[in-house]
This record gives sequence, structure tokens and C-alpha cells, in this order.
Amino acid sequence: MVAHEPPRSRLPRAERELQVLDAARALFAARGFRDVTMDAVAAAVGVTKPLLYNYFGNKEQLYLACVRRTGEELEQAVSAAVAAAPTPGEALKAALRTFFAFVERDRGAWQVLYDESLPTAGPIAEAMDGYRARIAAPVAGAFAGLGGSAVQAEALAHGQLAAAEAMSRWWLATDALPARELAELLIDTLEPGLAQRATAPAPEEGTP
Amino acid sequence: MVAHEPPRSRLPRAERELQVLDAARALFAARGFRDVTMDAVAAAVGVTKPLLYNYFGNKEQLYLACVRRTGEELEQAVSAAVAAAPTPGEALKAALRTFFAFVERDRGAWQVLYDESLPTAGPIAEAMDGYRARIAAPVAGAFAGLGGSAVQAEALAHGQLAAAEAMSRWWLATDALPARELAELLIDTLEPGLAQRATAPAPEEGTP
Amino acid sequence: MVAHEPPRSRLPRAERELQVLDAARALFAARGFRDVTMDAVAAAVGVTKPLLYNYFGNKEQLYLACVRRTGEELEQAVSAAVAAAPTPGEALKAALRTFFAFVERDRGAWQVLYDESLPTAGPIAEAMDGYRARIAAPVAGAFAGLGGSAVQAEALAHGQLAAAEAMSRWWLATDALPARELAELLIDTLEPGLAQRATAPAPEEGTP
Amino acid sequence: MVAHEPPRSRLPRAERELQVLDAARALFAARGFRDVTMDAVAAAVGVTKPLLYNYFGNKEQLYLACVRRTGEELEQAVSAAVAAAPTPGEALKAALRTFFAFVERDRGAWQVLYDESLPTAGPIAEAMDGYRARIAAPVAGAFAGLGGSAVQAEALAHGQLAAAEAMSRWWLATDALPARELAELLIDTLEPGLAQRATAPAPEEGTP
DNA sequence: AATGAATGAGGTTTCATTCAT
DNA sequence: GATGAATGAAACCTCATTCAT
Repeated sequence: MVAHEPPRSRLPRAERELQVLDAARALFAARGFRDVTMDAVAAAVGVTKPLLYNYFGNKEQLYLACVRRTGEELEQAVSAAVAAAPTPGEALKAALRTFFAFVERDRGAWQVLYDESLPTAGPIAEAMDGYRARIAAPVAGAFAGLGGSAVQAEALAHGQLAAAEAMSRWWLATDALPARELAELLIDTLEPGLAQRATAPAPEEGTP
Repeated sequence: MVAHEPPRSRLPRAERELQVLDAARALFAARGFRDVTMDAVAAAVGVTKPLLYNYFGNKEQLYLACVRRTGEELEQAVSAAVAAAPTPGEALKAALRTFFAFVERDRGAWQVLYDESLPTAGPIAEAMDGYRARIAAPVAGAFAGLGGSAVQAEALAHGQLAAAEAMSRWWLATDALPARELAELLIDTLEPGLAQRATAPAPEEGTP
Repeated sequence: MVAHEPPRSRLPRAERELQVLDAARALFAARGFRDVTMDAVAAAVGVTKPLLYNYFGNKEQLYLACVRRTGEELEQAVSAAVAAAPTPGEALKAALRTFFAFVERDRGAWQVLYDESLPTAGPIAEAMDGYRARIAAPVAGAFAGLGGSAVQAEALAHGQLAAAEAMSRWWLATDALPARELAELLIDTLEPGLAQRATAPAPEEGTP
Repeated sequence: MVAHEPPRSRLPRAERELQVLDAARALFAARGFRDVTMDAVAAAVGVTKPLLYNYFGNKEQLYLACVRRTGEELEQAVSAAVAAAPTPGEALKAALRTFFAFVERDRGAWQVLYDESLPTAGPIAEAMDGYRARIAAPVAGAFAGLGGSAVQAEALAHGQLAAAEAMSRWWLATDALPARELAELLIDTLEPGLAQRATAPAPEEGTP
């Protein structure tokens, strides 16, 4: 009655590592760091736990290995988009479009990068904070270029990045709209207000 | 057979429940569902674990009990604010102001309602989704009143509520601005874009 | 076929702790820290591991709990004997007699105190070094009072304490002599040499 | 089918065994049997674990192979020194001097021979006991020649060998005195007592 | 009304050892 | 002669949960 699993044994390390990484990332995306056990990863790949530990060290490092490539890609994509834009306003739009495009292209990758069940302390927390901060930085820069005080820009950047994340999560759950439209929707909503900020002479805060 | 020590305190059940709820909610707010053990709750209240189980059944139900009052309060506050507003534009502003004010008044309550370490399946997930949806609904209504399709309104509501949430978190961490000013900052940023939506003739979605 | 174990359940904590401590100390004495598993301790007492962790925290703390009383007793016995002696020579004799008497009185206690399979780093190593150092200190003092340079005294104290330990271990393995005679044997062997040191005018080292 | 990379080095077995033995002994000396993993040995030699198993069978046998040469050397050195001495008194001095000299010459070898983290049962324990007993025997012989019963001599031999050992360890840790002076210090301390034993009319057994 | 005592089940990690080439 | 790939077994520890009073 048991499906006769083809013997997948004795693969070269590089190949096995990719297998593990794929299986692990899928599990982490689906259930979150906390609810994925090393046993589950091992079972998904069809190997035993010690192999996982031989290759990746421990659970945190396995998680980070799942995240690394993806995280760096998103970092670079966002900062390249921002750098290439002629004005802060365009930079912000480009950043948001890049972000949503990324989410749409690889749901799993994004979910792992923005996992909400990660430990809030220790090396993993630091690494993830690093990724998120480096992704957020160019966006904050764009906001800062648009007028208002520096604190205000930071607050807005935090807020609208979270808005983008939330819209992404909502999109993952509902699939109600093409992700690209979400980018335009958010951009359209913000643009006039930001244009107005840019022309105003940036007082301490709010309206004169 | 010996009963020298008077029982620590023999409170009526209702009172004891409130005590437990307060202590538990503070813990859940500070450390998240996942990282709070029943032992920790019992120790914080000064009772033993079996009492917790007698009164609340299990950990999830205890958590839900902690959340119930808060969730209903926020639900009602937001929907009252929206209902009382003369126009969709005012409704939205009122909703955001109410939200920030609520977070400012009771950060613990707020954090429990939006705990990010909750199980993503099971009765607790459903209940929490319910609260969040009922809080988001009036906001989405306000957005919808400003033009665009219903899905777009829902997407925006989720996004800007998360923005408010993130700005609040940032406020809790930095204390860099009064929370009320954050509300105005967000409103000022959104208002022109929303005004523009309101005048445009809301097609299926997006502007022509 | 299985012996019908009398249900030993539900003992008061104090009693259970003593049971655990006895069983654990016996195991540690017989097999050494490294080779005793928490499962073995639990099985020996007839309880499950979590109880051990509830009561003692972890394996190291359980070990230290086994050692504490004994260690302090030996410390005090040795330093009291040394303090009560009129001359350094007498002090040294008293210390050695106390030491061997202790070994004879409670073989298990001594074996646990001088376990050779302990971790060489971490809290347990520090605690055990503390005990051993406090036991050695009065002996080193006695040697120092007998002439020669301070380094020489320290070297000799280290050496002869180790001699006493080794004789104790040999005694535990062979039981060939009453332990008390070992004390006298060692004392008789050292005494003339030490007396000679005491009269000599302590040059840099060796005989003038 | 591809064989671009030349094999790391295709040494004849005898040479490879020596390499392994050297690296392994250094590791065992530094960290003790328990804390050295086969992985660490393999890495230190620059070979893979299966080779270790091919050549030596298992960890215990590898350890014994590391110890064999050293153990036999020390055995022979001590017994030669004792045999060459004209009187029991000289024999003892010669034995102690040989012992200290050996430790000074090759601290690694010495530490492996007296590793304190070895299993206390099984083939390894028996083998090590054999080495230690054969090293102790000539010393005990010398003590026996100085009066007292055979058991007493054995007890003293065990004790004073341990004293030499401990002084060596202390020397390794502090470097406070030349090792040769430690030998003289111990000899000077013991000599008068032993001389006295020699003149006293040895009761139980021994020479009149 | 409340407790002290106890556990089942499962998690991460380590290590000596072997298989197939 | 030597290796890359892989594993079985067991260790420490944690936590939600229940039993008997």
C-alpha cells in the first residue's frame, strides 16, 4: 500500500542542497519558521535529520540559507529601481512597483522573507532585520526627498512599506486583483499628497 | 488534614477571572502568544495552572478571552466614528484618528489584537480574522465611498490600516512624535489622493 | 512477568527531592556525570524526566544539588581541623586525617565530589573548582607554614593533595587497608621531611 | 570517469598511520578522549573518517594506538631506571626523576596516558589500567624495598605517582619552576621519611 | 474554589559509524 | 588507497495538559 518511493539516495551535495533548500522554503512559506520541524524538512526531502545538520548547521542557518538569495535580490532590485529614478517621486513609484512585482513573481520567497513567526531575538532576528532595513532604506530616502521633516519621512516610510506588505498579504490570501494593479492603486492614492508635500516649504510638521 | 495556612485568597470566580485576564493580556502583549507559557501566566497571576484550565479551558481560549473585550471595543469605536461622519472623507479621517487614539490609550490591548505569532489555522485564527475583518470593514466602506471598486477599497483599507499600525509600532518604539500628529500626517498624505478619487467617475477599477 | 512495582506516586515534593537526590548521587558516583542520563535518573526514581527538570532545572544543577551538602561539609571539616591545630605540622596531619575519614565515611559522596568526567568548562566546572580550591586552601596554608618558598609550598600542596586523592581512589577500588591507615601511612612518610624543612632556613629552594 | 584533480596525497599506509597517530594524539592530549570527535581527528589529519575506520577500527582502538608507543616507552624507562639503581632509595629517586623528565619531554604523550575522561569500563579501561599498573609496579617495588608491607608500598606508589602527576600538571599550567626542580623537591620531601622506614623493623612483611 | 504532583509527546542537536564507489 | 554521502540512536530539554485531592 505504501507508494514505492524511487530511491533518491546518493545525490551530489550541491544537488541535494538545492533539493533541501526548495523543500524547506516551501514548508517555511506555508507554515512559518516556528511550525516547521527539522523532521518535517527531512521527511519532505526524503533524507534524515543529520544530513540537514551536516549541510546547514542548524535550523536557523537553514532558514537563512532559504532566505539569502531572495533577500539580496529584492534588496538590489529595490535599490536599483530607486537609483535609476530621476526624481524622488519617481523613485518611490519605482520602488513600490518593484516590490509588488517581486511578490507576484515568487510568492514563497516573499512569504519567507516576511515571515511573522520568526524569533524576535538572536542571529536570525538580526539577519532578517538587516534585510528588511536594507529594503526599506531606499524607500525612506525617497520619502525624505519629498519634503517634510526627517522624522515625518521616516514615519511615512515605515507606514507605507507596511501598507505594501499588508496589501501583499491580502493579495496572497484573496488573489482578488493582479498584484501590479495594487502597486498602481497605492501609487495613485499617495501621489497627489506627496506632490503637495514636495511643493510645500517643509515646516516643522503638518499644514502651515 | 492540617489546614494551618489560610488559602492565598479565595476570590469569587468573576473577580479571579478579571485578574487572570489582566495579567495574561499584559504578558501576551509583551511577548506574543507563542512565547507565553501557561506557567508564566499562572506565575504572573499568582495562581496555579489547573485554575487556568478550569476557568478557560486551554491556552487558545484564554487568549481569546483576553482579546474579546478589546476587539469589540475597537470594532465599535471605529464603526461608530465612521457612522457619525457626514461624508466618506470625514469618515475615513475619523476612523484613522480613532484607531491611533485607541493604540495610544492602550498599547497592550492593541498589540494583543494584532499579535503576529498566532497560529495561522484553527479556531483562534478564525476568531482573530473575524475581529480584524470587522474592524477593517467600516474603513473599507469609507474608502469605497470615495470612488473605485469594492475590491480596491478593501485592498486600500487593509493597507492603510497596516500603515497606521506600523506607524503606531514605530511610535511605541521611538516616541519621536505625538501619536496624534501621526494620525494627521497620514491623513494629510492620503487626503489629496482620495479627493481626486472622489471626483473621478469610478469605473470597474483604476482611473481611465 | 514484570515485577509489580508498588505505586510510589504523589509524594510530597520534599520527599521526592530527597529520593531523586539519593538515586542521582548513587548513579553519578557509580558512572560519572557524563555517563548518567536524565532518563536513567528518572527511571531509577520511578518518575519521568519533566519532574526532574521541574525540581532541579537541568542536569548540571541536579549534579550540583547532589554535591552541595557534601562539599560544604568536607570544606568545613578540613578547615576546622586545620584551624584547631597548634602548629602547621599538626594542621597538615589533621587535614589529611579528616580527608581520609571523610572518604571512608561516605564513598559515594567523595566520588561525586571528585568525579573525573565532569565538563571542564561552564558553571559546573567553576563550582567544582570552587569546592576543591576551598578544600585545598587550608592544606596549602599548612605547607606554607612549614618552610621553603611560597611556590614550593604550593607545588607540594598540589602534589600531596593529589596523592591523598589517588590513595583514596585506590582504596575504593581495592579496599585493601582501612582508610585510616592510609592517612597514617602518608603522614609518616611526609612528616620527617617536613620537619626538616621547618628547621631549615628556607633558601631559594632545596637544601643549602 | 573524470579524474582531473590529483588525489590529495596517496601515501603508503604506514606513513599515513603515523600522520594520523600524531594528529590524533595531539588532539586527545589537548581535549581529552571524550571531547575529541572522529570528525575533528579526520579534519586535523586532512583525511576522511572512513579512512580512520579502515585503519583503526573504531575510536577506542584509535586511542589505544595513540597510547601504545608512549605507554611502552614510559614503562620501560621507569623500570630500567629502577633496575639500574643500586639501592631501593636510589631506585625511587631514579623513578621519580625519570617520570618528571618524561613529562617534561613530551607533555602530549603524558596527558594521553593519564587522560581523565576515558570510559571507566570496557576494553579501553582495561588496557589503560594495564599501562598504569605496569608503570606503578617498579615504583611500588622501590617503596617496598624501603620497608613496610607490600600493600602499603602499593598505596604509597599510587599516591606519590599521582603527586608527581599533579605537580607536573601544575607545572604545565604555571611554569613556575623548572620541572627538574620539582622532582628534587618531591624527593627531598620524601627522603627522610623513607630513610626512617628503611631503618624501622618492617612489621607485616618487607626486609628486616 | 484551588492546588501540588506528575506526565506524554515532541523539539533541536550530536556523534560514532557504514555504504557504495 | 581513499572518499562523498548518509544514517541510527540517543542526549538534553520544554510545554500544554491532567489527576487526585
